Amino acid sequence: MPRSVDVARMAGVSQKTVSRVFNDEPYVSVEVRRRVLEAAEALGYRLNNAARALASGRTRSIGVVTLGTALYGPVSLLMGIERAARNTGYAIRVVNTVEGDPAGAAGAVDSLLDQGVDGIVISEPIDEGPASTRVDVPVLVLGAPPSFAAPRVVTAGVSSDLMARVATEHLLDLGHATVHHVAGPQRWYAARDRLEGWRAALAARGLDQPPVVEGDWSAASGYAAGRELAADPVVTAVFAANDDMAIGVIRALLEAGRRVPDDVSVVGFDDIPLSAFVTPPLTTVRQPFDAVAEEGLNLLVHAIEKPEADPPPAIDQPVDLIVRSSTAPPPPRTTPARGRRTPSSNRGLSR
Amino acid sequence: MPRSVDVARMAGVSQKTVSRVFNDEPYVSVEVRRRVLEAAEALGYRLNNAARALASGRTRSIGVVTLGTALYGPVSLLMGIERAARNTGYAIRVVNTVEGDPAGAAGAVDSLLDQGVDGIVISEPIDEGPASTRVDVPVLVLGAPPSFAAPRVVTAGVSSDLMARVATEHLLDLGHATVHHVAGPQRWYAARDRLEGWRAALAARGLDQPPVVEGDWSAASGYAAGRELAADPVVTAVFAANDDMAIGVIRALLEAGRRVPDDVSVVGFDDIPLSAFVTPPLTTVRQPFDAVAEEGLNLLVHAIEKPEADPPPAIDQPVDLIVRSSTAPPPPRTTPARGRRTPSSNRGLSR
DNA sequence: TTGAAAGCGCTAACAC
DNA sequence: GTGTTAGCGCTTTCAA
Repeated sequence: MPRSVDVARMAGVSQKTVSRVFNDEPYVSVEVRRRVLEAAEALGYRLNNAARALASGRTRSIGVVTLGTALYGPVSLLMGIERAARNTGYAIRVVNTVEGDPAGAAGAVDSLLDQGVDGIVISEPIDEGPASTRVDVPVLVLGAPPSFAAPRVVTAGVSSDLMARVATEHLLDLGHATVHHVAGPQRWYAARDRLEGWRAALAARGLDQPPVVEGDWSAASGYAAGRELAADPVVTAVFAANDDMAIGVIRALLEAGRRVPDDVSVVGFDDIPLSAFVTPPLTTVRQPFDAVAEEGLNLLVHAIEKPEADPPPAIDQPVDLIVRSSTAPPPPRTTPARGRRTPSSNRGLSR
Repeated sequence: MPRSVDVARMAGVSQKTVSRVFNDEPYVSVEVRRRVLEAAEALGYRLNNAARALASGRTRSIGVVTLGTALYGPVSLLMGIERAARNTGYAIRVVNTVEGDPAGAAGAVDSLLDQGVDGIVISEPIDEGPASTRVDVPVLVLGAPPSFAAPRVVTAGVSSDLMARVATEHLLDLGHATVHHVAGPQRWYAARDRLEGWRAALAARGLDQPPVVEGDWSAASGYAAGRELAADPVVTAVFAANDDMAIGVIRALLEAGRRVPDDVSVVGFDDIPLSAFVTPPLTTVRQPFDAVAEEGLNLLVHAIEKPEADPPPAIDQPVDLIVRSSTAPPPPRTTPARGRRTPSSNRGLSR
């Protein structure tokens, strides 16, 4: 493998000048730059990153801790982060955490730190209690409160709770007496936020909070929840914490002979590409994953490169309720269940 | 940041001994090892990877070129690779290629080479003509013919064509006169293989090959294809190259008043987690993504670490047709279209 | 079993 | 604009 001295020799310049050219530093004449580039090309030279990292103390790479799943949300964020990182010249190193892994996210962060990264992204974190490892690089937490022991922690993400509230209100506005919720696993902040938003929407209208069914984001868990819900004639509207579970719920409802949306309305969350094509097409809330990933990554890069400066202002990401055909007014016969509005402050499943 | 000399000083040994301990090298007494580990712990020492890479010439990392999409197949492979890599002690660096990107996969490979990786995985490659960059590390190509200019190329992947054939035969066995195919983008090897398998199944029974509709893997493209197909009363069986497109096809069929599976049967490919919960539950072919990723990665690591040795034998991954409710015998009235078996060798859309 | 010396290929700081 | 001199923190080689 050719080294920069080889290029320097061939171009008739010093090694440092080669370094200058490859780092886009100023003070290199056009002519010299051309000669260097030519020599490098001829030799098939590439900058050695390990040496560069060792000398500069920076790796120009960002570690991402993600879930080892193919779930649409986390995956979309990961892809968005990769794209944004590429635009800023950072490389991406990925480590998965498996749920239930003894080491957990801390183990993943640790292995990233071992590899050497300039910053860390924790995507869709779950609550694991206090973080154990000391982290000495900036951290971006996507979709969770900034509770991390690091020199610099930034967050990005939409307010899931607000979006959940919009979804619930859509159902309420349609005339449903109440809305049932199929929640995500409550160790996830995202799941908690959605539950909170749902609860808030209900509370704002003085409505009682029906029991919550908790799933694990999978369609299978939604299906299981749907079977429970289908058995209860009071249920006319369901808000599921993601589209997969919503689809599972619908399937269970259909199998139980409850029509969607005629008998029961269902709203999902995420707007996965499939949601427009399932039967019935799903009313859902669109998450701006790409925008969130990009904003977050820019924040992180800012924290890495300008540690002293103030972070850029947060951008308000758009909240979109996509109304399709899985929601409708409640069936007329459901009246017995109506009007039950006990102004209570039931706080069972609280964060 | 503490360095290995600091640990050495504190433990009262030489720096080299610290290095020995952290590399699990032999010839370190138990007592010394303990002292070193203790000192390291106390100091919060971590091995500096850049220095290690520079000195050893190996990065212990593997680069993965993947699509920037949330498509289930590619994502599952990526996750599987990450897991397998972690088990072998390699770190993962990810670079996306966006379809239509001018640089293409070559650009991605290039940036990986710049970063410095010991091996490269190309997941679900598309045909871009001859590869431009010279690659000097082993390459694993997942799901494509090994046509790459690298010192060592290994491949893994199931025979999509065989699986496509099984899917098509399932439909034929049900009594359908022929099977239509909604293909994936033909630049993808995976898409070509499936088309080939479908064609082979048809040819084996002396059947004519109906026109192919090409999609882009998305449910939306499946929907578009489905509208075309729905307009043709001859169509009673459709094999889509992935589940997303199959779901789009079903939606279009349903909207056109064609029942599934009563009027038209549809088979998908991949067995995405949702496919069991859409309506009707999808008959599909299960791809063993995890097994493929793991086998491939082991092959790659072998090629990295034992360049001279023979590669381990290929493992036959299981092919599973998952029969659910989107397939059934053809409706009785379709008879006019039956019995059309012109033994021809139509080779329109051939590779 | 352990240690000493010599780089790995680059960037940083400064001189010219 | 360009070159010189030191390291960055490890692994390698060889010696003890």
